[in-house]
Amino acid sequence: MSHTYEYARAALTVDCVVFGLGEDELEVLLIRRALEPFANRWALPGGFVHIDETLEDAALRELEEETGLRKVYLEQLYSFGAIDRDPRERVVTVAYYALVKLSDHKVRAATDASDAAWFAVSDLPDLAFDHAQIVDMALNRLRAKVRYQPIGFELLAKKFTLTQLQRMYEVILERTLDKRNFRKKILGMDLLVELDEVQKDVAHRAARLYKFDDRRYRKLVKQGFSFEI
Amino acid sequence: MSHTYEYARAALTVDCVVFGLGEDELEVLLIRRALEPFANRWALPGGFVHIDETLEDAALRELEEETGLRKVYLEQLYSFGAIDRDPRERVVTVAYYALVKLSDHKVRAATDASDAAWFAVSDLPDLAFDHAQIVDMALNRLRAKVRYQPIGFELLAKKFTLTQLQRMYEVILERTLDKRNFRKKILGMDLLVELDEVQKDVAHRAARLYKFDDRRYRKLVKQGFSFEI
DNA sequence: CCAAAAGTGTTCACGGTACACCCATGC
DNA sequence: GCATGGGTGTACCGTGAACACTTTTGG
Repeated sequence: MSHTYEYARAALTVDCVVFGLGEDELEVLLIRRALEPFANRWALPGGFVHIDETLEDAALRELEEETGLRKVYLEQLYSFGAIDRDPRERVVTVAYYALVKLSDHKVRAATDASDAAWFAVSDLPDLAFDHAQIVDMALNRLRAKVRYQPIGFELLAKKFTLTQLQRMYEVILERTLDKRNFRKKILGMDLLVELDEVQKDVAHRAARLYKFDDRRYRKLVKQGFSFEI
Repeated sequence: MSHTYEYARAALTVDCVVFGLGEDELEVLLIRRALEPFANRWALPGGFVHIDETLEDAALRELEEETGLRKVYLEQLYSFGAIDRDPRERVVTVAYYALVKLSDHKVRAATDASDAAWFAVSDLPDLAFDHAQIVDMALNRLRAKVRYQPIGFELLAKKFTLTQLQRMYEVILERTLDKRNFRKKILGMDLLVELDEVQKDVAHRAARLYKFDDRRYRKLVKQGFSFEI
C-alpha cells in the first residue's frame, strides 16, 4: 500500500537513550547499525513511528525489538528537527530516555546479538546522525531531574542498600556525597521502607536493604512535599 | 506536486502557547479557528511544518503569520502524539511555549483581526484538539522553570521596577512574596543593573528602573552560579 | 585478628523567613 | 495634607555542610 500527500511530509522516528548504572559510571545502550546510512556505526535504538501507535508506544516497541528491554522507565526528552540530520530525507525524531536496572538486563543486552552493547557515557564511540547531541541532552536532563524527582531508583534493583543508593547519585552527579549527611537526608524524607533483610554473599558486614515506597511518595507530593537531593 | 510513500506518514505540526503577563494573571494568546475541524473554536496558534524548515522555524513562522509576533522567547515544550488528537488524520504536534512582553504586543493582538485574543489562564474557553492539555503542561513548565532560570524577564519591558518584577513572580507562582526578602535576594544575585531613571506618570513616588544583565548572568553561570527564586 | 564496609551525632555557618515603619511624590 | 506605593534592617530558625570513630561480619 502506498500513500499520496499534497505536500511533502517529514518522516517521524523515535530514538531512545537507555541509561544503566555501571560500576563507576553511567552507561548507555547502543546498537550497531546494519544498514546505510551510517552502516556499522553505533546509534541509539529507535525507528519509524507507525501510523497507528503513539510516540511512546513506538519508543517501547523499538526498544523491545532492538534490545529486548521491556517495562522500562521511559520519559520524553526532546524533538529534533534539524533539516539535514538524516542524509536520506527529512526526518524528525522524538527522543526519549529510559532508565533500566542493569541487574535485570545487563546479561540480555550483552549476550544477545553482537549488535547491542553498553558504553560508559564518558567513552562513547562516534555515533550516527545527531545521536551524540541527543545523548548529551539526555545526560543533562537526567542529572538535573534526578535531583528533584525520585527517578534514580529506576536504575537500582527493587531492594537496595543505602550505600548503593548513594553511589547511584554519586555516579550520576559526578561528585562524592557525605555518607552521614546523605543518610540523614534520605531517611528523613520517609520515602524508604527498611526491610527485614540484609545483603547476602558479601565479604564483610551485610548492609540493610531498603525499598522505595512509591505510594507514600505520591501521597507526600500531594501534601506539598518536594523531593530534593 | 504530490508525494507518495510506502508507509502512511503522520502529519507534523507545531503549536505555540504564548504567555503574556496580565494585571493579576498570566494570559494566553489564542486564535479563533476559521475552518473545520473545530471551526469557530479557540485554539493555539500553530500549523504544519514545511519540509524545508526546522521545528523552531515553523513555530516562529506560524506565530508571525497568525499573530504578528516576532522575536519572542521560544522554547520547545513537548511533543503530543495521541492517535486521535486530530479527527481528520494522524497528526503529531511539537508544542512550544513563548513569552512576550504585553507592553509591546498587547495592542497588536487585540486590534488585529478579531480572530486573536488574550485570555486569562484561569478562564480559558473550550479549546480545540488537545490544546487544553498543552496549555496545562506549558503552565506547569513555566511555573517550574521561572524559579530556576531568569526567563521571567521576557514577560517584562526591558526596564522595570522591582515591584513589577516581584508582581511577575507572584502572578506566575500564584503566591505572595515578601517585599524586603524579595529585594534582598534579587539584588544580591547581582544580575540587575540599576538605571539612572525612574518611572514616569505615576501618581505617587516614582520607582527606580532596573534592567536584567544577561551578559553578567551567563558569566556567573559559567562560574557555577545558579539562579533561584 | 584482620580487612572491609556498615552504621552513627554534633557543631557551625548560612540562607530563608517573618515582620513594621518612614519616605517621597502627585494631586 | 493625604493617599499611594517606594524603600529599608534585624532577629530567629532550620537546613546544609563539615567531620571521625566504633561495630559487625566473613575469611
